[in-house]
Amino acid sequence: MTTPNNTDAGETCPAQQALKLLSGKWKPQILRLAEKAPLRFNSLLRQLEGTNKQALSVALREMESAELLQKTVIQQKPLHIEYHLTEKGMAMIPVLRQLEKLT
Amino acid sequence: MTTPNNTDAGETCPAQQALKLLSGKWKPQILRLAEKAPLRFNSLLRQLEGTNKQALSVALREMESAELLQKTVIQQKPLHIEYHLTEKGMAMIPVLRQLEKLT
DNA sequence: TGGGGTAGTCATAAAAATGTGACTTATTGT
DNA sequence: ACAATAAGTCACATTTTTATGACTACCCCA
Repeated sequence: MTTPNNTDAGETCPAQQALKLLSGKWKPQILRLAEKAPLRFNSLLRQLEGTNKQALSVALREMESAELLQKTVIQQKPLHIEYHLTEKGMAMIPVLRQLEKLT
Repeated sequence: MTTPNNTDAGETCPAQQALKLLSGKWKPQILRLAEKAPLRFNSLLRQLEGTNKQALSVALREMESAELLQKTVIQQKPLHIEYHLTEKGMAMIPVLRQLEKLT
């Protein structure tokens, strides 16, 4: 008996892409914070201790282009930027919750 | 108006740990294959194209110590090793499925 | 006019994840 | 006895991620 060489082989797992959207040191945390309120750059920088501009910048940019977050310039009083969850971003939340259960 | 400095700050997100269990190039695929049948090392090596012994060895070891897989020596005819899903591993499957939906 | 806030970029460095290829140990089929 | 299969390990190279610190540009307030 040699090892059976299954034929249904190596297509990449479809969950893998979605998993990438959540990969990285800060993304899950950012998502959870975004659930509660729109995010602002410097605020995040203070909230997530141990992070830095670069890390955040990268995470936010990636999450934006993954359509988890929407970036908006707020044309008001103290002109600033807000990131808020998209539909897709919100859809991620229950998945995170499920994951929490099986820690 | 300065950025509000929310106080509920930087505890790490609880989903993050579970996310780590699935992180890595091969783990999701391994999990899906494990769902169908018990796994064998050399078989995986052939099924997952693009992989290598090292990668697989690391992935399997980590998944074993994360208690997603159980390693067993099969004391039979052609003496070999099988990895099969644990309860916890099985619990991961529905999460993967959910993730797939929002790709 | 100067200091502080907001939102970044850039070059670089350090650390972690992945890949390559040679080598090992034990078992089995011929 | 010999070659092949199974399941790895080990040293090393390459790639990807993450961190550091300096710097930019704009607005706002006194």
